[in-house]
Amino acid sequence: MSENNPFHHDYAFHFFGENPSIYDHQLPQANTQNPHHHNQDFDYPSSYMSTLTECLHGGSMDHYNSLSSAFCSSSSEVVCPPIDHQESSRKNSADHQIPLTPSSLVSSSSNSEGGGHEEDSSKIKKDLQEKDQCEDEDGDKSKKVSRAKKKGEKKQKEPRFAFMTKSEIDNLEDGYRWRKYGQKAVKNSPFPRSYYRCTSQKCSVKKRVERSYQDPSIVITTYEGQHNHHCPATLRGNAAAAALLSPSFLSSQQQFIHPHEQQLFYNPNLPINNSFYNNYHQQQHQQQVQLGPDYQYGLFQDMVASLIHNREP
DNA sequence: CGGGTTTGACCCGCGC
DNA sequence: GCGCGGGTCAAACCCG
Repeated sequence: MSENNPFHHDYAFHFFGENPSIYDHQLPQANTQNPHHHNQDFDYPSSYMSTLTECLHGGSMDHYNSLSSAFCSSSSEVVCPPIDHQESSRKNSADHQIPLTPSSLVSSSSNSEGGGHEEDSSKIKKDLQEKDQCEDEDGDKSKKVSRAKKKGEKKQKEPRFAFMTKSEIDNLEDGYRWRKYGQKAVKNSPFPRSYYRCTSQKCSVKKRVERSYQDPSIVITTYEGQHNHHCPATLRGNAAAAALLSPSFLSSQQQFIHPHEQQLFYNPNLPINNSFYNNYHQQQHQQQVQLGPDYQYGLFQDMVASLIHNREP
């Protein structure tokens, strides 16, 4: 089985297993947005969410890079998994042939250096569209939008990274405020994909949320872009370090991931291949049996430690 | 009334 | 060029 397992390398991780030691801070309040959220008092993995929030927060690519290096410290290059026939969509067809270097693991574009000056392509398009609508009013109204595009102007992709979460909740709270702007049916899946944009002005971060059709308990969340503002639900500071050094500090913040949710990290550049993830789950189970319950925790510790180590002062 | 969601239509890129 | 599928828009609707 292991020889068939495309997850031979660690480019996906369980952030959280069942080890309770990482949930050692109590939080009084759970998700307030989602009515389906569990009602009980849970411990929350604040350290994870701080790290995630830190990585989501813009200002520099360091967070992405550090996360990337944290996840890839053991292998400099990763072999891509075979593509499921059903999933042989054209999407990302170019991406999944790229060797997965640490930088490619979390970033699908090298041209968005996180300078913050780069405008979202959709915004550009919208601006152009508005211009067009002003300039030539003749347009037939059947065509709602006439998205002009400059010649040779390539659509620039924001850096992306994604998480798989074992959760009943679709839209996992991450501390930012999101506005849903679309929903689409996903091919070969009974579950739709939802599109969200950060509600903060000037922030072009988007996220997609969908559920795995083969394992409906898994939610796949893909973030695109970097926030250019602070997380409205967290205090600022060196949260990643504080997460390890001062759990009590972080316990005062709202943190949002259900402790029983298992987090995977996967490369959003790859097509979602469910047999591939199923194999990974099986492998994880085997490893847990062999290595014991601390195994997943160890991965998480390594990740956070690496994050702190790689962090710019 | 403001902000968020829903949903059908449209745009766009890509493979054939 | 055509068709498919993903991504986005925006009017209508909902809700506090």
